[in-house]
Amino acid sequence: MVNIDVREGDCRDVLRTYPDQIFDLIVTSPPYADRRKHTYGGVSPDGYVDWFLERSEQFHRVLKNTGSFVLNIKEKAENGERHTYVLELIIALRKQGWLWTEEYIWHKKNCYPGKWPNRFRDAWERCLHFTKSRKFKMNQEAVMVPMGDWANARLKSLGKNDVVRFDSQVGSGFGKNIANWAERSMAYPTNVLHLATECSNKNHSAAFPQALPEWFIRLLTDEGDCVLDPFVGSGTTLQAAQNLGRNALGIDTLVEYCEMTRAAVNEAQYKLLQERKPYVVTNKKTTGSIHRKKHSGVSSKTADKVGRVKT
Amino acid sequence: MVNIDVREGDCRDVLRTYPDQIFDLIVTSPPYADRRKHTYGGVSPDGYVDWFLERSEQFHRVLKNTGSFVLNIKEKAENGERHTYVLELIIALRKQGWLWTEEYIWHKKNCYPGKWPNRFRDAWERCLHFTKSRKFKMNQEAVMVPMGDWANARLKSLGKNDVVRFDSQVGSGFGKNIANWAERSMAYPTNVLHLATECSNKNHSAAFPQALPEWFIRLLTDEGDCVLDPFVGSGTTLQAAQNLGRNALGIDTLVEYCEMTRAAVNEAQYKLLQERKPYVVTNKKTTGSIHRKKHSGVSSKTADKVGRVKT
DNA sequence: AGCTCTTATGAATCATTGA
DNA sequence: GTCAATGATTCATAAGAGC
Repeated sequence: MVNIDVREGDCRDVLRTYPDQIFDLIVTSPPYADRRKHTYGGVSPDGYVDWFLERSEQFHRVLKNTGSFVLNIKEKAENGERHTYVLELIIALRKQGWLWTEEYIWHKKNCYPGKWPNRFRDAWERCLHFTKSRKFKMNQEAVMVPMGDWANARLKSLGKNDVVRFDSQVGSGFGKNIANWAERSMAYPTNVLHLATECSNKNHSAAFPQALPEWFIRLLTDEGDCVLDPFVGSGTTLQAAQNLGRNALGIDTLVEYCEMTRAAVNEAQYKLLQERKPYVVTNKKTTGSIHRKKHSGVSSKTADKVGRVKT
Repeated sequence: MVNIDVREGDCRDVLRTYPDQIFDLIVTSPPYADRRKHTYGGVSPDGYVDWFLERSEQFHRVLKNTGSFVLNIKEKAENGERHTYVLELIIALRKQGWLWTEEYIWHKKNCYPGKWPNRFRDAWERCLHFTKSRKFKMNQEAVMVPMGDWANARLKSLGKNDVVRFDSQVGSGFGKNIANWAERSMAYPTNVLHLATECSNKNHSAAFPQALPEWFIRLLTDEGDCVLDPFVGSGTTLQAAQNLGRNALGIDTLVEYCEMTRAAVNEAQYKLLQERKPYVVTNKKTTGSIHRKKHSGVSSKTADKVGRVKT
């Protein structure tokens, strides 16, 4: 039984009520500085680092020593220049005790349009990977790409345009490479993720595609583990956790977002019941519902803390 | 006639002999910290920022106010963690007077193979774009790429029948229409560049594909402009500049690299002569050597400095 | 079921206007 | 002067409609 909980409030305060080292993964996309002013308070770029450190201190405490903290963020451009608060944040987080293990790039295939005299469209965001120790949980096999489909997946993930562009920019034959890929069966990915933003008909701004938290959850947790999103927003992370059979806690200051997240989580549960299927997601798995997965001894302890909505 | 010059020495010292504001673009891939220890001096990550600032101070001086400085760099991973010296360098360069205009991502489509327990293969590098002012030279049209639904857009705008009719007629207006379509079928790129690394048989450690400097040279200079690569290495930047009809100066501390670069540049010249073509590249232009550029009195001085290998 | 075509929609930036 | 609100610009994607 997977527990999904959503709590309202500032994650700094809410997390204080939680014990040490109970989460296996924190993956979140915080409100960017001066963005979403109408919904969130709007943290100024100047005070952003200090604002964040107060919260990441709690993140560090509640995260297991083998856990990971994945931070999706991108600095804004203003008055012709990029802000440096994200760079300063990385340096500050290291001083707080985090290890800056890796920086993944989320390549946004469909980025926002626009034209400016001094820059092109911004098509990427940072996914900063922090850990507490050099030995942490990482299931690289969980995100391997089947090779038979890899050529297709890669063509698909890059999009037709990129292939055309690639062909036009460099004369080399693309088909030759495809033949090479077909030989092997499975391949590890790189630290560049090609995902499109979700621009479906949602009534909120969730440009965070579910595939993104999904990827990190698969990579950095096992089934039955506990995932935290301290800025849960519309709940994309929690839905991903639920789909993958992980327990999850989401926190947000806004009531609307909390309710939206609860609704999305419940709807997913409802769908599962209605379909009477054992559990089907994008990467489907015919056997075994999440109920039958081992949770070792952790679940009993965390169930009290994390358990609210149950699936 | 384009002038390509290669000088041996530390760019900090060599550039001191050059006047102010003569280059339109500086694009380079410096020796990474602690890398290539056997070839370069081997700058430690700790001292990297200071080491770099001494040189970038000269870059700032010799760069025109409308010019750009593109820095291709990537921090190494060591002992399970990414170094922060590149982040610190960005912050330090801003303090030195540079504007951090943009960070482009070079997505290396075929990155170095390997497997590690705590990270995947590194498939991207930073291309940091610095400028001296908010108004700088940028030719966005020079790097436009085929649009997403290139074929569809074309057919959609005119209809399939019209295309067939045009094809059969081969009328005089055909080219004009093509031009119209081309305009509509081209889009501005994003700040993510998809380029494959060159696996050619060069015995140079940095696999810097020529398409990378080419892209920035096209974007940030006109023909006949002056390009500088203060860490020229095997000379990829200079070859790109030569191909595009830009004057260029390359500097390197190592004699071998300087000679390698000179050889590559001369070979390109030889090929052109052999083919008996007047000098054909994507964007051609016959006039404008660096000697005839107005340097407001300094030209006579710089001509001696820059002109060496001539094509 | 498969196509094609249409349409809405984004963690965007910059220039301009108005207070 | 500064600062906030509005407009202009622009394109990849997926959902929806139509066949």
